[in-house]
Amino acid sequence: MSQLPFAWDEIAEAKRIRDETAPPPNEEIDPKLEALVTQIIGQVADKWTMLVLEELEERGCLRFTQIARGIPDISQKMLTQTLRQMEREGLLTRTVHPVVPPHVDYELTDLGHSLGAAFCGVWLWAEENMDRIERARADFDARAGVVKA
Amino acid sequence: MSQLPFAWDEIAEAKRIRDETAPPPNEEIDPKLEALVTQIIGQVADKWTMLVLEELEERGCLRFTQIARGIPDISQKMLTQTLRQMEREGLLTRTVHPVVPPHVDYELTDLGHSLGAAFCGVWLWAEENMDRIERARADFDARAGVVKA
DNA sequence: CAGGATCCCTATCGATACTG
DNA sequence: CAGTATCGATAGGGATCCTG
Repeated sequence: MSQLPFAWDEIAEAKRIRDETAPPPNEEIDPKLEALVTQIIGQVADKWTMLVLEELEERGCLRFTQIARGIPDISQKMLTQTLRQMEREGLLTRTVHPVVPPHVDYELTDLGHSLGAAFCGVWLWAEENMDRIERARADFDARAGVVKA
Repeated sequence: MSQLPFAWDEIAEAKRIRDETAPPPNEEIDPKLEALVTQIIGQVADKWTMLVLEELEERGCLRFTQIARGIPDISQKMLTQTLRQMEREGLLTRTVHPVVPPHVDYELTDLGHSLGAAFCGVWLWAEENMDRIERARADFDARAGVVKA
């Protein structure tokens, strides 16, 4: 067991040379654009963003506490932060009414609504395939469990 | 400046009572289902998952290092982890060829491809609205900057 | 080649307290 | 009501080294 069955280093070296001489794989996508898209999706697909989006999509124009009550597990910190970010990206408008009991309400912009529509596909996919995924997970875990046991 | 202009506590109290007596907002969505969907989307919308999905969607059946080379910024740790998770959820298959230089390749399942299709909508949305978002961000930051300055 | 194990750091998030 | 500020825990993720 103390002998190496194969010269791994030589493989690595050969691979390295091949990689250097090989032409780069066709990069059809502008990396900068891809980075932006990735970043946008990353933010947009955020757990809280999705829930806020859903809430405003279903119930229209809401105040801070109304949204908070619709998403029980969110802390005010995360809600504030999420709303700011969504406002920054133009997904919703924040309107402050200068009255003595402060009154602020939030409403989706066209952009926000369009995002909701785009996300609908993923949402439906998740709903439709939920049990398939659960089964896949159970299978995987069962196999892993057998190996460990 | 030392006097409170309004009795905030009374407002809070009135609101609290109103909330308790008000009927609960119509909860059309099964919260358990929503939690699952949220979780699935949360995992699926992960940065690396998306990139791996895209890579396999475009280039078909790939080996570990081929994927790694297609996603330059990923660490092997994250790649391994992402692949395991995707395998666990049934998005891809992992095939080990028992040869001396280890050879493992990954390929999307039907489920994986269907997810790619579902995500297409969001991807297109992000592409189409990228500049709108960038402008919105710039505007927001400009306004914020003015306030601070 | 494909990946496991380890260390370590930072970004994130929740809870709490305070304010206009 | 609608936030801001601060602190502490913790998990995500990178860098590095090691192995079959």
